[in-house]
Amino acid sequence: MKMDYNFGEIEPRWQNRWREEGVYHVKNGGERPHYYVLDMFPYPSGAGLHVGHPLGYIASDIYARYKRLRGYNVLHPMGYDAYGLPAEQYAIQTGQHPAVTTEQNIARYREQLDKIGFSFDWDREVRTCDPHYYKWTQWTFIQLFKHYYDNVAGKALPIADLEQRFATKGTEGLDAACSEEMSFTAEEWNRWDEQHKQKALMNYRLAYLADIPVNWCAELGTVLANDEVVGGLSVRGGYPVERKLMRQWSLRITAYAQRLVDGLEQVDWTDSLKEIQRNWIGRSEGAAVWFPLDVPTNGNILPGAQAYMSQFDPKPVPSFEIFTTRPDTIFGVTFMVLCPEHELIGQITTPDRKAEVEEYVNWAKNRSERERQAEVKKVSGVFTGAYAVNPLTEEKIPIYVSDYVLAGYGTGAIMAVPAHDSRDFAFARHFNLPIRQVVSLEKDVTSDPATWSESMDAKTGYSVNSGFVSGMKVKEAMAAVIDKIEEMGIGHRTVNYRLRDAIFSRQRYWGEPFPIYYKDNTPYAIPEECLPLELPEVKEFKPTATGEPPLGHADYWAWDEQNRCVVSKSKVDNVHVFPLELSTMPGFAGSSGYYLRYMDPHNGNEYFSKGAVEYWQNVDLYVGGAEHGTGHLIYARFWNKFLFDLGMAVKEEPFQKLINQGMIQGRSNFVYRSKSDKDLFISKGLIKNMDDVTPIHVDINIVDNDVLDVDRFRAWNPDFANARFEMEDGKYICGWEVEKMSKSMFNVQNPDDLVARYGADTLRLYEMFLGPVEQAKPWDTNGIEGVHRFLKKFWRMYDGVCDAEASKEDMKILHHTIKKITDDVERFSFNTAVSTFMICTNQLTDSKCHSRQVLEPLTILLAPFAPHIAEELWHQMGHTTTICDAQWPSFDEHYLIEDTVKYPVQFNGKMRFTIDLPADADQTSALQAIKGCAEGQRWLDGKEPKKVVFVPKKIINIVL
RNA sequence: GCGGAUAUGGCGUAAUUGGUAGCCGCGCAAGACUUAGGAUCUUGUUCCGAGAGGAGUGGGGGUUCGAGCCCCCCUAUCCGCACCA
Repeated sequence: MKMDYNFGEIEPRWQNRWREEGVYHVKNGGERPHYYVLDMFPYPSGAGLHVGHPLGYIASDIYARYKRLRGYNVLHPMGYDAYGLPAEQYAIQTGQHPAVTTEQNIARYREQLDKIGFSFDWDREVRTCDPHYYKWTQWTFIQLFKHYYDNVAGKALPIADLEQRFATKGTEGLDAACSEEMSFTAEEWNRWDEQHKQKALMNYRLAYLADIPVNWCAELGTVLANDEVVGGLSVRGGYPVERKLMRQWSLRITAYAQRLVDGLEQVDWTDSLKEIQRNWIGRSEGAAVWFPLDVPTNGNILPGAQAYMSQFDPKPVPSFEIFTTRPDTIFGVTFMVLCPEHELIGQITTPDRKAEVEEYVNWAKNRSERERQAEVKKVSGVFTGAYAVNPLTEEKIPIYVSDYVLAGYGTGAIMAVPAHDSRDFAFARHFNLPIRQVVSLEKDVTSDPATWSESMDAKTGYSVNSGFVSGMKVKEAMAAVIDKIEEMGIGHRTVNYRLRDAIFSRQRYWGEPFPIYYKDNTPYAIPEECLPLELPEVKEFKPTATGEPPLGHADYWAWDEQNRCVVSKSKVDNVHVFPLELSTMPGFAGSSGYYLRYMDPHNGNEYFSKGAVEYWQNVDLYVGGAEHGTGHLIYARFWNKFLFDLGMAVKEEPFQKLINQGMIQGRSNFVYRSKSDKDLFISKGLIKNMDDVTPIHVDINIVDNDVLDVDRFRAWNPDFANARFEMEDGKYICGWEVEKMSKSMFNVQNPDDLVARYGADTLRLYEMFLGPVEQAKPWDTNGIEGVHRFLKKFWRMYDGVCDAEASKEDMKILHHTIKKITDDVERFSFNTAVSTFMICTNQLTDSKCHSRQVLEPLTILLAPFAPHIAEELWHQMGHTTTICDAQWPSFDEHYLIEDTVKYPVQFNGKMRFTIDLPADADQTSALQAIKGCAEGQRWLDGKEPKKVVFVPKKIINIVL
């Protein structure tokens, strides 16, 4: 009789041995096919891991181990996203250096991770705050700074090329991503001084410095990216955020908008996540149209628009550009709206309206983001007194200002079609402006818009009252109107994106320093050979008295251009020594390219070698939370596309397949204290009226299967020392609710406790058993006993291992299990895989002696899921090499064929069957099989089938 | 408002992808072995009904010999975006 399943002894023993023997170290290259399994690396917070964190890691570990058993060379690394706000906030409060707390937290994370038995190659660990790592973050930033996006080439090109182009041709023929359209000749360019040239180049750089409206969070003392702000509040901390114009570094991610949309076609992600990204990028097709102003010039009213516009280039005419996705509705325009920030407002407002307009613009500009968003439904605006001319109808239409038109999208000006846009409709109703129907669901059928309760926004139906497009379908009308506009030279087809450039400066300490210094207020990159530019020490982590970012406190923070090194700030003379940039990079900087660094993590000369990236290509499987859908996952794709343009990355998309593990919520337990007697606690089932009791959160660690450990409860909190209980059946039953997992609700489940109690293998299996990996679910420890019992049962099965040949029954069970587990793992259905193991052991344990022929393959199947127990049993069966080097068993179809016909159904003289057949069965052999089976059941009764409808793997519809 | 997803026993879930709904586990009930058990094992457990039997996958319709699965319309919950023209 062998020992009991002693996981407490087995697991550390194997973990040590795996580490000592370097079992999980991966080499680049070799004969075996490659596979890259990646987890989103964690931010090491002070709270340590809770059971939600390892969920994705366990899933990816299972897949990585599976792929390895399948003969792949698997890259499965782990590291830390170590820069971030919490460590810095903690530093401001305590003075503790963020590097120190980060180091401690990492040590704690590592300890917790190690206990779970992952197959990470820790030799490849990266940390974003490590100078050897952020050197390459800074390097990439410099490349972004030194490149521009050429729309003709469809890729990033060196800014030096652009300089050369400007010197020879000026901006002629240039189509590049930029902040604003520029137009100058070669002569002009060559006349300009250095500063002027630099200013022009800045307009095109992929990393650029500009005054832009940013999300300023006063409480955090920093700006935030759009994805870091939700509903006018910061994601971290929930502090109010305001719009503010600031000089900031940005990444011109908008240049890649179309490629970011297109790339989604090539990747294997869930539709919902692709949709989230598409929405975030917000591509919309439409038209840009110039509307001439109807203003007195030299005492005359402008002539009719059509005649006027056809004679001239649109720009010299007093006119303004709008963007619309509904060019077909241009005949329904009854007013125009400008955003309050529009530059034209000052020029066009008539003297009698001036005061009112100014008042409105001021009011609108000073509103906070939050106020504006909260009052979206409120209509506000003001008439400028000016008119525009509809270029197609030559009608005179009033121009309004309203904050429902946003400065940051399109051109900040719209043509309002109240009949077919709900916002224009609300505005028109509020100001009593005319509404004209130009689209109808049925041809030539119209109704009076005055009777409408809402606008007709759908892009379906037919154009009406619309001149030359009347009677056309909406889609046709759109094309026809754009054609006409282009022909008239007053507009063109265009595409707009909701995506904004990514603001890249943070007024914080704990982040990557920009490798940038300022000469004459113009930024220059420090030479690449001088990287990394290390984060300096500071006396304080707060902003300086003058409002500079924390790096303003650093003494040793100036750039000596000649000696190419960092020197004391006191030496700044703006001749040879210049001030360095004071802000740092945001969290997504370090996490945007880390997957590439894992391929070649110790390379001191380059980001990663060509050989390494050509070997690994890109991430085959990426596992992580969907909350990164509009942040990290967009930035990383952009980063990778840029490196692809530089010829460094070899695949345009970084993450081929992506699995979003669901969020684990907490399952809180409650005790119910009587309102009349503060020491009396009533078991849940005995409560007559919930109003008589106060529910109190109770630590889930002193509750088991909703049964309270009353002694530990009394000891838990001095307030409850004298607690008395009204029990049911001798137990105190707690209530429960699903809430966020948090310390304050006492519902945090620490994986260490579970490992100590049940072992890592049980924890791994149970986390998978809980439900589909992708699904959000509350953590519930009830039920962990079930999988633990399974492992004990599995262990016991090896008591009777023998060399005899397995029975046919056992072989059938084995091969069914191999097939099912293989299928389940391939489709990431780990919960059903665990069930399959349980079914298998339930069926096998009936026999007294288990053949090695069955147990060996079974052990290998279990190895990815429960590596410690599998390894132990593997060695007990006499193997001397690690089970990681075993070969995944394949199944024999011979054992899988069902020899019974299922579900015969009779109707109208036909008989329908379903039968399981081998995959390669053809119609003849299938017919043979079905006849054989059916005869046994006497369903065919000796008759020949007249017609058989054959479906591979099944036969249906046999006509007698 | 727009977009996406989900809905199955007391609970977590499963269903060979259109073929006997409820696998596996928890919980519960009964029993066995035990000085004892929060150990182990056996049996039962969708609901109603004593039973025969009937009902049943959020609700309503449809396609089909056959629907948890496909189509249409509701309802509820969760998530993402939100005055994006």
